[in-house]
Amino acid sequence: MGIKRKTKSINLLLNEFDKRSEAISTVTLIKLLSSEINKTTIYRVLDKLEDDGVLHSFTGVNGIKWYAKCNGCSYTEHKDVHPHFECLSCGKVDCLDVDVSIPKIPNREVSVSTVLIRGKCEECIN
Amino acid sequence: MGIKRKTKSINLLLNEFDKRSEAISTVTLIKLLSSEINKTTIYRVLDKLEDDGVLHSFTGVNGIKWYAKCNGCSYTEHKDVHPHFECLSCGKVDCLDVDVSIPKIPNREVSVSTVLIRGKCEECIN
DNA sequence: TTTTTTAATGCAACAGGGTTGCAAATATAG
DNA sequence: CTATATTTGCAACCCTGTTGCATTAAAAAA
Repeated sequence: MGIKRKTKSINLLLNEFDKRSEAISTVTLIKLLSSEINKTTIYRVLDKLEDDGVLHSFTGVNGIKWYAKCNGCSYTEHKDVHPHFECLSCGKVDCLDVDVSIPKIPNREVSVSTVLIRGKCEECIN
Repeated sequence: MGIKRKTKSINLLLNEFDKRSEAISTVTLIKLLSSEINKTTIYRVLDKLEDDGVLHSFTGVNGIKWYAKCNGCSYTEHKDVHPHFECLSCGKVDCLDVDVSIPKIPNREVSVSTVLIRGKCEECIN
């Protein structure tokens, strides 16, 4: 288990994820919370929340890390796997509730697959 | 068109991609060629080769950029889209010649999708 | 409640990928 | 061969993310 004590930093971070349904980038979280939490702490707490199956992370095209809430994951099992959608107009990133089937690849053993879809989101499509 | 003159740097870089079929990361290219080309130049040439449809790029999980040769792309059209496979044992990354179909997503306009599969490659599976 | 233990935090300094501005070098058109 | 514009190298920089260590603060024990 990653997190052992409920602290102010953890509550502040979790609170941000409760406020919205989208994913949040580390950069955004640091901007939002820098007056209350040190950036090192932010990185460390996110790491532990991911370990615990509370959040999951993925890397955007520019190499920046994004976090979003997990559904039904735990410290032992991360089963909430899905594609992510990044809006090229407004920059919003969120989780998609669809299945992308990865074909069997001869002579290789697949353990994880990441699907990042980019385009225009609901609000920016018009 | 990105590249307008055939220079030593461009030839050295293209030569690396001709030597192997796998993708090469910027970090590796800089290591390989730093005695002959400045890293700034490496980044700039890769950028232009991508513009011209000679190479395509994608971002690994750790945020590092990888490049691989394109098949049948041009300055105007990048049509060579496929998943990439990153071996968790040896670190090798290559292009997969399979189709991953991205489902239609309601109310969104998809323009690009990136699929990164991780696991064990042919050589590391045993 | 107070003390003890140990996890969590802040800070400063650092690491590494990638970019910028500008002067010098060099490919190619004429 | 010269003129012009593209490329290059360099140094300094930006940005995301990490590390070591002393300090703070949860929660367990007394």
